[in-house]
Amino acid sequence: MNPQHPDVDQISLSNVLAALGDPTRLAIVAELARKGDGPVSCSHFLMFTSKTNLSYHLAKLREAGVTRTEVSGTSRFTTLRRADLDQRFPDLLASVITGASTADESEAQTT
Amino acid sequence: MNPQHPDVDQISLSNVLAALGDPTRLAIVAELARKGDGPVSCSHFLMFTSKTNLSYHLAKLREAGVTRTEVSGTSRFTTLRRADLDQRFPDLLASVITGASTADESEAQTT
DNA sequence: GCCTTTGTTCAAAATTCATTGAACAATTGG
DNA sequence: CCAATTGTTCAATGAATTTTGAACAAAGGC
Repeated sequence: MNPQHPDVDQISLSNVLAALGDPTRLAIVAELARKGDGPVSCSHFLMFTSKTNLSYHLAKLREAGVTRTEVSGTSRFTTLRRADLDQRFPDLLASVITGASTADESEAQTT
Repeated sequence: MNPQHPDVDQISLSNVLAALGDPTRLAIVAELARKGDGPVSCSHFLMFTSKTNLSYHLAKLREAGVTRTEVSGTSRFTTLRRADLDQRFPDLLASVITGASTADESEAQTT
């Protein structure tokens, strides 16, 4: 009934980094952190993209092990898997969130 | 004569994360760290992929601001831009390197 | 002057990713 | 029960990414 999540020890670093390496998903994670790690319902993130695309990005984060999704009625609440990520990759999430909140993400692209 | 590198304040978090979010590039960065942040010549990384593909991945790391490349004769030496990255995103690189070295990157993939 | 070493560039192919709209599913309020 | 709310799935498309091989370029050694 609830979506599937990888187990803590199946979370891979490159998957996590790839998940966070997308601007939309990084914004979602930063927003989650700003909201005290959640839970936050999907619709809240409509500020970033369309409903359909959001579903896609939230799935990516979930499958990478960055977030957890719990169904409640017609809504779904997303939380950051901070403890799990901290256990596996200490300091990573904190530094990413700090970086995302501090540096304004409107710099010139190298690509 | 030397390749181009982004300036410190043009380094963007999502670009860095995307650069590190590839297994080959993550391995290169971990190897650089293992070697004391470089300088390491390109050919050393042939342990990870082909010459041509290596050129591509090293360019990605360079363009994201993760590494610096300096030409010397017929060789090119790569170093980690640790100070620059630390200034911009404190603790990020360290946690990534620790994660890459600690957790063995042979876990099951969710995708 | 060559030939080797080291690495890049280019074009093509294969793969993966992101985005969209239409249709669907589940739950809940009236 | 009906309609609205919330979000997913599917198929299609366009866009980036990754990978490859062939050809090239720039030293340096002999």
